[in-house]
Amino acid sequence: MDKAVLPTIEDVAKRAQVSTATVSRCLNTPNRVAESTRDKVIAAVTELGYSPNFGAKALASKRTNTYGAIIPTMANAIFAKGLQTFQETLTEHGATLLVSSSYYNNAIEEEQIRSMVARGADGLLLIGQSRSDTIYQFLEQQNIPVVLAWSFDASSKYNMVGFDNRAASLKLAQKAIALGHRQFAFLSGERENNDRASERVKGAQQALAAADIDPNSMPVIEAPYSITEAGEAFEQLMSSPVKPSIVMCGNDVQAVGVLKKARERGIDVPGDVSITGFDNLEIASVVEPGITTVHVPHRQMGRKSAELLLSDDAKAKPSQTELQTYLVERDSLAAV
Amino acid sequence: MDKAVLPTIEDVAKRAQVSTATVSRCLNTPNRVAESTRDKVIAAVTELGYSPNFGAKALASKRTNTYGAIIPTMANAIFAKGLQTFQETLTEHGATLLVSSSYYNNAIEEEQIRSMVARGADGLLLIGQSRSDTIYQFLEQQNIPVVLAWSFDASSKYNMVGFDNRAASLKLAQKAIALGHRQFAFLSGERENNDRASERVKGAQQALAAADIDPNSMPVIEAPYSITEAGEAFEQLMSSPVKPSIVMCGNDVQAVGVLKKARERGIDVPGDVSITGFDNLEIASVVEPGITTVHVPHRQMGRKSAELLLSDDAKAKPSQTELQTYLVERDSLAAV
DNA sequence: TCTATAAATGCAAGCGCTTACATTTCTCAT
DNA sequence: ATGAGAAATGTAAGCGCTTGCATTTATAGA
Repeated sequence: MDKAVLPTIEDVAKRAQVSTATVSRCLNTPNRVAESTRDKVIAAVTELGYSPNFGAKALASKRTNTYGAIIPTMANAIFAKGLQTFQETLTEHGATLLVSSSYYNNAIEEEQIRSMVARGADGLLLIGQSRSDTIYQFLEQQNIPVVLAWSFDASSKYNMVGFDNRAASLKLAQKAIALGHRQFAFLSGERENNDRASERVKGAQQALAAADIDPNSMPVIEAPYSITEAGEAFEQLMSSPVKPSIVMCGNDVQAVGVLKKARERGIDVPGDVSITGFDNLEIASVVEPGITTVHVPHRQMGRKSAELLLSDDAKAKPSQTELQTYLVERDSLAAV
Repeated sequence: MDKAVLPTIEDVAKRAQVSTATVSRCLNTPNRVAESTRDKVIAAVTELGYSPNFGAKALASKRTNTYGAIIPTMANAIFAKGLQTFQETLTEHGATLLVSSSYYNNAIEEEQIRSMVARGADGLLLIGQSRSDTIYQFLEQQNIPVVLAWSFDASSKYNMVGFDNRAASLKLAQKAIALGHRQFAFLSGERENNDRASERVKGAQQALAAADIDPNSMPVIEAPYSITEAGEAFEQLMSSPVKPSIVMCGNDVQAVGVLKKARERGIDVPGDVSITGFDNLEIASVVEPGITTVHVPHRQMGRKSAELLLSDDAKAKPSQTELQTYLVERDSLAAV
């Protein structure tokens, strides 16, 4: 059994006794059509259950009304939530979302970008800003509007909707310093090709420097954003001769992993060691003690990004929107 | 500045000194083309940076190589993870993923289904099986392959890749009964149009009945899958004259919400009340005490669903794949 | 060398829609 | 009533690709 043959615009035209052009206008620019005609056409459309053929429409109009999002992984709640809002906003405007994930891998991301462009995406949502020049060139040459999210750089030549990872991390570190911490350790996500991760480390280093603490006294260790692997990294950190009084983590998932491992090892948090997270995921609020973290406006980023892409401004002059973060103080960070 | 004019198949044909037909074959069915010609064509393709126009291809071939997934929400880790694997599998096979979410709302889902079909999706991933006849008819009439996931029904006339929600819940309840629990309460997700949720409740009821406990002695209260709202529902449950010794929750998020509220209210878990979850999300493993729950093979479901959709079997005779769940015993469930 | 057959390639007709341009039909001030 | 201009509608030329069929070229058995 073959795919049923669907009614075409011509069928509708015949039934409504108008030309296909009128049907098309009726569907796309209704106000350019007389009301009486419009009614006839609408009636024919409903009776026939007509719905325009996507390929034909894309071919003829050179637009797909489809937008792509390439994120590191949907398995991380922060991207999932942002994506959710992004999609909601697209849907509100009648557009559709194409998704794929890059696993924090630039080469894969590049491939996905090309594939989405080939698939006719009218615009792209990308995470962060570190990627090769060639792919940026490609994007420019194809003239595909792009918005970079989750990072912020006022001097970027691209659309950005994000926040200052470094400043947020700096604020968090300052808070810890104010509480008397001097011996820091940083459990970061992998920093290669991940500007968010590296900025967060830099923020902490900057805070230390500003407080006359040698930034190099803070060991930085990298681990994937996973509970188990963060736990292992934590053990490594704690086995060093000079133990940190605080472990700052690249995100909440890592912080929770650290907390869990600490509990297993009988290390009291925050009594023996303080922990901080990043992102303010739900998970940070339900563990005991709650994780002190930075709230990141994921949903806002998703929405704003979509709006930007949908507006025509995206193609015109790029705009940079900085969103605000704030500290969420819970009990995993305490005075030393 | 306009979208740069891209090379077409004709440009490639000219450059390679062959016909467009040959170029097309070279790209789609390379083994039907002599190797020497193939080389020329490939060379031309690379030199020109050619990539076939999506709309034209879709129009001419009546296939988009694009699959749609409509899930309740990406903000719930269980769907996000399944979706992630689903997408991975599609990508491995060169296909692309279209995503949208229905917020557990049938009317919205219907709209999304229609929209995806209109967008030329070659197949659809849908969650659960409760939806209107009209939309099923629509799907059949359009002859779009569909796989229903997260539920299982061996007698379904559609492709299914899922697990037996009822049986899993039943097993969990039996475990509790064996531990001496007699006074149950069930905090369910909203059951309307959600077969997974209702099956889970039924499983528990069935276990009670089998143990000669009146199923009606178990209050069932519904709440959204959110930590806060689950907490509120829990208070309501605990304010009843006859207090439950165990609260079974529709999923882990609710279980965690309950746990959190219990902690706030000084109710000991599992001392004063036991709690169970469902899904085995990470969140269930990091709280204290860990939540006893049911492991659900989300990733497997995502992968199997994609494979099924990509195979030609999906259109032929529908197949039902039942995946296994298992109990994950932690400390939130204890003897009464 | 000559045919019969298979393999490789080319030709050209669509696929279903949009849109520039041409034509017809209204509107309304005169 | 009339004509100019605006509004509504129609005509038809693509958009870039696939694919059935026709044609050419290669292969190999006699």
